[in-house]
Amino acid sequence: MILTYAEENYLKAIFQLSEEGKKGVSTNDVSGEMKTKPASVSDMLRKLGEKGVIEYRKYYGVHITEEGKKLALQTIRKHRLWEVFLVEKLKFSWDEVDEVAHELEHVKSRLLIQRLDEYLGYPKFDPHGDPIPDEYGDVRARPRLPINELQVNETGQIVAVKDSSAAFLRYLDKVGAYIGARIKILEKVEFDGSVEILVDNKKSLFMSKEVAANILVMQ
Amino acid sequence: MILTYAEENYLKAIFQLSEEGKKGVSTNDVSGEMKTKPASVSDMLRKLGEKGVIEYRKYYGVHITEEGKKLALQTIRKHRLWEVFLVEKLKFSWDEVDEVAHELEHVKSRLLIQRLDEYLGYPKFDPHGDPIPDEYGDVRARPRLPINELQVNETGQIVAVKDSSAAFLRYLDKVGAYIGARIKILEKVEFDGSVEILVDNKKSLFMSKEVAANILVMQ
DNA sequence: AACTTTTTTTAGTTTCGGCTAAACCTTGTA
DNA sequence: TACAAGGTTTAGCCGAAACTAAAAAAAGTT
Repeated sequence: MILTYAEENYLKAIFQLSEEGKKGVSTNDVSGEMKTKPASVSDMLRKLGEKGVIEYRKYYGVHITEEGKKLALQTIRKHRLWEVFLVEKLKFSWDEVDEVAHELEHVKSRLLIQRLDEYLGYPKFDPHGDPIPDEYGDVRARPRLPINELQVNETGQIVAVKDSSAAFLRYLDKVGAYIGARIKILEKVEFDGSVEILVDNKKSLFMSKEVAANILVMQ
Repeated sequence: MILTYAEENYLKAIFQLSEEGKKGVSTNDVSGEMKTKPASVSDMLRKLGEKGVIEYRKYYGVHITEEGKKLALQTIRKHRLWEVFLVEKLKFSWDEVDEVAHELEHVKSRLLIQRLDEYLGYPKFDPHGDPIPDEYGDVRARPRLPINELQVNETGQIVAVKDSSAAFLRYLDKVGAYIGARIKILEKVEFDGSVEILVDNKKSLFMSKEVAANILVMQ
């Protein structure tokens, strides 16, 4: 199945939304994600339905099909490989990569992606800690949980963030948290859920529950 | 001036055609280069004219303006930097890069190109030996001439090819000629203009005038 | 159950970049 | 100079992907 540039973007958004909630995805959900009007989304859903990459029941949202999942994962794979390239080779920072990777992910060349993967040393995770699907769409996710679910004295390694908005990433950079940092919970404030953590055994850092819930660690 | 993807392609083609002949470029010329119908070209020329990147006089072809030249050179710069990346880092061969670079060249990010340039070590020439314009569109071309204009016993270094079709590049690869190879003219056949050359002081190679005229050397 | 609000779809436009068919210039030749 | 041939433009159409406005369906509320 060959998708246009726009269709590819919609499908990726639908896939990601359906991963979040494990439920059907509504027209409005997609509209919000894609920053297009609901009317435009309806049209696109009809088209994607006709192409068989989603199941579309009018007024009841969509479910992605197996074929659609495969295709979306291909796009995600490309996106994340380019992110690794931008950060590791071209010295982009976390918060600069998404926009550029979003354009690069649509370049159509199987060979290009194979060679890029090889060149980068077959990375398994992107700079935000998200797993990179293999050529066949298989993903090996690591078990991860948000910092606010750790107990005092528990340790972990930061592997991903939920909210990867540029603003949040810049904040993390500023306070010295980064993917790969080893942390330990020093204290949890019952009242508001805020936590104090130790980063890399040297720097202590205080964060609100909201921030803590956005940072995922692997133990 | 912001150009669409298609406009960028047309402008680049017009620039390259006008470099070849040093004359005005006709609608049919562009049509041939872009593989679109002349009617579509007329339309596009009108639009590019309105945007001020070319001077368009109906029925008399186009001349590129200074602004247009700048923009076209930006695109060419991106294309050639990506070609270097594909060949040097991802181990693509000459004849595979053009199509992929053609897609990559449209990715819009000033930072990306700056960083790529830096990462590649500020290359001055692409894998076909064509010069890479700098950020401001300045090109330092080297004086070069086709092999068939060399005399017997003259030497040179292959720096570029005129016809960079995949077929021709594969042919060169096969016979062992490559960008950077040092050559010496062993013999010229008056009758048909064919030549025999020595490659890298070890391999003798016989080529027709047509082939010789397509290979450019620097002395 | 009826009505209001929200969500979603349909219908009709717009812009972009292609196309064909037909009209229109320019040019070369008799 | 007249006219044929070839190159170029215009007019009109199409598909993609966005939009707005209005209609329709679903969900929530009294």
